[in-house]
Amino acid sequence: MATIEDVARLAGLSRATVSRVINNHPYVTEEKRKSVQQAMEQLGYVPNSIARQLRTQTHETIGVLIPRLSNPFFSKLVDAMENIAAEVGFQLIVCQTKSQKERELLYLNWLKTRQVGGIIFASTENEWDVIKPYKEFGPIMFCNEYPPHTEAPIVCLDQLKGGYIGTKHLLERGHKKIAYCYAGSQFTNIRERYAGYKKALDEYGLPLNERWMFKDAYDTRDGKRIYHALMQQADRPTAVFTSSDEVALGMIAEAKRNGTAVPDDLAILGFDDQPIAELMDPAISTVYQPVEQIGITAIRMMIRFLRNQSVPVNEITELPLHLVVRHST
Amino acid sequence: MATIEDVARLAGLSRATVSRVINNHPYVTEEKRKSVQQAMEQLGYVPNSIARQLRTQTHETIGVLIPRLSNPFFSKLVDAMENIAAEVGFQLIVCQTKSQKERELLYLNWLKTRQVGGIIFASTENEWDVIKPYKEFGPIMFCNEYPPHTEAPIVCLDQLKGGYIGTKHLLERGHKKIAYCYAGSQFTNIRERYAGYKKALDEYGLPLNERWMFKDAYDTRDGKRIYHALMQQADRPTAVFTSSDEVALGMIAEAKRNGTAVPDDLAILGFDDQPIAELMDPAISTVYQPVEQIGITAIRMMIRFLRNQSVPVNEITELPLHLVVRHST
DNA sequence: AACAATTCTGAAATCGATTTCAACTCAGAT
DNA sequence: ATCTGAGTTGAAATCGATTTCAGAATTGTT
Repeated sequence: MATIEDVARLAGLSRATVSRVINNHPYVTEEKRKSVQQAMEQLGYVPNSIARQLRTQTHETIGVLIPRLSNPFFSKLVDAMENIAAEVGFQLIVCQTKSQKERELLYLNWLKTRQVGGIIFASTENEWDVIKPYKEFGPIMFCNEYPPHTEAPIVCLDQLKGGYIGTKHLLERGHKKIAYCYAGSQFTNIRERYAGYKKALDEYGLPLNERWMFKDAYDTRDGKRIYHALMQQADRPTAVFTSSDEVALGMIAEAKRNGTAVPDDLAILGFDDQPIAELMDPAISTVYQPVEQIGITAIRMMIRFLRNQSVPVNEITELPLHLVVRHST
Repeated sequence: MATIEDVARLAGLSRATVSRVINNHPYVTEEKRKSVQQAMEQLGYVPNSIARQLRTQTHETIGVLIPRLSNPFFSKLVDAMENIAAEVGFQLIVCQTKSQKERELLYLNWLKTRQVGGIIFASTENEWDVIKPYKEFGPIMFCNEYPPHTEAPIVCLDQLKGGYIGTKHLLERGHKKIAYCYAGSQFTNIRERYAGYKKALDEYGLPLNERWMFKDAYDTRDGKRIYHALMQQADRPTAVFTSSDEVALGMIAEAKRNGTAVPDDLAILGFDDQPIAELMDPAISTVYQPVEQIGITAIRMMIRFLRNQSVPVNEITELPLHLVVRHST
């Protein structure tokens, strides 16, 4: 593997001059520039990015913290981020936290060891106070979820509105008993979505029923589980506001299998608007989330921080959601 | 950010001794070891992995080349790989090639720049001759797909068997006109699957009909497209061997929407056995692929190469597939 | 022709670790 | 008392780049 030293020797020049050519510095005569380029070509030389990173104290790797990659919401998010990162030569490192606090901290520590230059939390279980001390080791930002009192850049979705329009839609269809599913995460803007749900109920003068709240709703299996938990109740809801299209999917499949008509016996509202939502029978009504958009916005911001070695400002960027009405409600 | 120098100074010792403590070398008195550990603790010192990588010429980052992360097959694969990598402190870098040759080469170049220590191809468009020259810059291996004449470790699935058992199942159900979908990739073991399909037809003395071959079958949209292409034909197939559960999904959704009964009018076989396959109505018959298994096997092998700085041996590890019969066939 | 300003170049320092090598200490053997 | 060898330590070299600084070459100005 050729080094800058080899190139310098072959071109009969110093390492400094070769470095200047590589980095397009001025003050190199055309003649020597050519000669260096030829030597690089001849040796198949490519600068060693490790050495460069050490010397310049810069970074081109970004850690993205997500619960699991096989969750379509997050794989879509990372997909969008990677496209942008690749355009400018940055690398994305997958960090699956499994929604565990300790694993989040493990990956956060990679900032200290310089294994990543910056970190984007796409989900989080830790409180801000725990994360905050790591700020001095590199840019940290949040995309999608964030703990309360966060002092870091945030790119997120208007979950309050999401909860509100989803619930309102069900109310307008005449439902008065609306169950609500949520993922287990204690913080995050999911609480905002819940606030939107409450707000809509309030407007219709309806009370909140604790027995219709279902937690740990992540995937299709949870959907099935919740379907049964729900049907067992004496005072059954007539509609469910699920936490994701996967949950809605599992629920619908199980409902059909058990002879529960959707939406007549039970209306089911998804969340995300994944391709599959449109393909189900009945097609799933859902709340569209611009996943790619938040991913792109967040990664662009992070790249700007790393490029300029600038300190992140604590601004919050909120993108809108909208309702997609199909046939499951 | 504290460096080894700071620790040495605080402990009143040399950098060498501190390094010995960090790396658990023998020949350090217990007294000094304690004193170094205390200094590290006090300064919150963590070794800089960039500096370490430069000096030791080792790597702990692995690039995984996939077409797209939002394809569930690949997100599941990377998911499994990341779990293992994280256990031993290795980092996984997502490289989405979009099935483009140039992008594969772009990422392959990261071996030269030392942005990754090794590369796992989970899909590939380039011929082996094009990839081969990069072998000298770090371990390269294949997981799932591989070009012909590959001289590198391969972990894959018995696609020949997959094609065979899938087709045979349809034949046994009495189908004589079986369409076949495949992804566009020109090489890869997908050709093996096709060979299995042909083998089964051969055994039943049935000819191959070129008009029933559909390429570029990747996702649900392709499934819809192919459904229509297929129904337009005068001499229509009665069964389809799709290239993935997503394709089968799109096809089934479109069939139902157009009044085609599945499986009575058209039997549809998936591939992968994703969670969704079981949830569809009708539930999708499919060929189960042990995705996690090949991911785990491949990443373990790669970590071994990087740890021992050993040259990969060109062995091929083939894992079995099996049929899952549900209601779409 | 003398001087200043600009352009160009390389030696050496630097980033933060690991590793080599020489030297030094201290038992135990002769 | 001397020698040997194992244990222990630090100075200096090293990995492969970038950057500083000083000096040389060239150009422009009076």
